[in-house]
Amino acid sequence: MFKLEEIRVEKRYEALAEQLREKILNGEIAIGEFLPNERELVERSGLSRGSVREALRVLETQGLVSTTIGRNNGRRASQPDANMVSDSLKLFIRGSQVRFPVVLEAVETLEPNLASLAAQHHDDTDIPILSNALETLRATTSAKRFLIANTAWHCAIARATHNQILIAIYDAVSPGLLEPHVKGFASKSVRADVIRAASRIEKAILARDAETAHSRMQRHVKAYRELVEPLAPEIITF
Amino acid sequence: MFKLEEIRVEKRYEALAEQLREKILNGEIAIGEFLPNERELVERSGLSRGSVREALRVLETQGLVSTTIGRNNGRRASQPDANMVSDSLKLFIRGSQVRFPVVLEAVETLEPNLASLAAQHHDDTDIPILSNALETLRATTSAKRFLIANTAWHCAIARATHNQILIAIYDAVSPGLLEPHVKGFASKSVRADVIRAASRIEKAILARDAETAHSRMQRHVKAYRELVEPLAPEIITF
DNA sequence: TTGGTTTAATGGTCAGACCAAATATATTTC
DNA sequence: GAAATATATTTGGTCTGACCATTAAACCAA
Repeated sequence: MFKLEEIRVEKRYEALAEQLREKILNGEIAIGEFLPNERELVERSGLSRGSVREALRVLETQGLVSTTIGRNNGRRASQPDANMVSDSLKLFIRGSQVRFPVVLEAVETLEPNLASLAAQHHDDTDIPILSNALETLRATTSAKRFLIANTAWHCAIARATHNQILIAIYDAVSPGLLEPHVKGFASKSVRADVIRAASRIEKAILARDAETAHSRMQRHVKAYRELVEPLAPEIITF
Repeated sequence: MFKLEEIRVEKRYEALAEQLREKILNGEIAIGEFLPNERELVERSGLSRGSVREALRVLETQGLVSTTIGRNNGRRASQPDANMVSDSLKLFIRGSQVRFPVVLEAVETLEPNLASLAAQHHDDTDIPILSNALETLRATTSAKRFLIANTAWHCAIARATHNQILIAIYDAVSPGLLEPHVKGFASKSVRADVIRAASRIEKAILARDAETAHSRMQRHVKAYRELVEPLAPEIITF
């Protein structure tokens, strides 16, 4: 028996969205440039205003268009940023009811490599950022703020890799670490341990010692997982 | 001087979208369940049909709603799947004009860990899939098909990790490896090398030897990068 | 049974109006 | 002339109400 592809006709608003999307992605409409306003798109596309708006709404949801209203404003082409990736990953995680250990595993996989790449690729601009992040971590007393500062420190390392994809991925995943365990974690002794580990890791990164950074981070993350995993094995809520 | 957050008023369609999104994510509307039809949402929300449709369009773009038209059809709640994550990551990569080496670096970072996790977590259902993927790789002659089969093999490994997040990430990134270099790559000798490496890696995975799988994959991916990187240093087109 | 026809339900599209927000411009006030 | 204020204009946001297109169910006929 032969197989037939499902036939799917494109809706009008989809066709328009696709056309505009391509023009933005291939630069025909520059980032930051205004799109024609709705009424003009209506004229030029031959669609109704409702359909035009649905197309634009889709593009906005994809992060390709940003909207401001009022005279001399309107819709501009924009670059989908890492937050869009984060958002969709968050939706995926929430929607799939991904369990917390899965997030931990993903992070445990990524982090040591991030540390290693950060050691290799960081430049002068990253150094104060990393230092500040560590300093904030040291200075923070409240347990809740500590967790935030900790995440910020990890993100700073991700940034120092200068790999946009890995940065986006880490940004997307890391908030998942934050929420579920503001409870049992971050006792005073744990905080001291974390600060100690972070200092050693950062030292290796700044010394451009990729291997050491990798192994120290690996150890740190593993310890972290073993500490936190038992606390929150259940469904993640983000 | 104190700081004020920018004030941003929620649009009506946004409010509706948010409400429905929450109901879907927290299970009040079950996955697969029909939403009220547009006319009923109009009544119940007090919004116009246009606004209701924009809300639903947003949710559809986020993968939370799927639409079919016709009698006894309509809109159903659905789970945002890994493809949504992939899509947004692809948009991000295209939009940011991420260079090919960046993609390669991300993959080089991920792959060895995927192999390691696959060795640890694969179950009986994965074994035939992995075998088939490898067999296809062996059997393929055309260069183009070989690249596709190769990607499929890598994806099979990602699946065998059973980590939904890593799967989604890898699915998103891997197509970026495919497009740019259908040209110089995949000569006969290169294909033979790839097949040899893949066989050895898969053997380690099936033997649940995580360390060996990791190091073999690391070596393989590094060789791959050194081969391919010079060919396509420029902007990626996906 | 099989294949066509009708009917009803659902999303898709259109037209035209008015509202709300933000900027540009003209006017007033000092 | 400069600053404050009012007005006009442009842009997206929303509403109303109609009709089109697609699909599944119900019915009918060969």
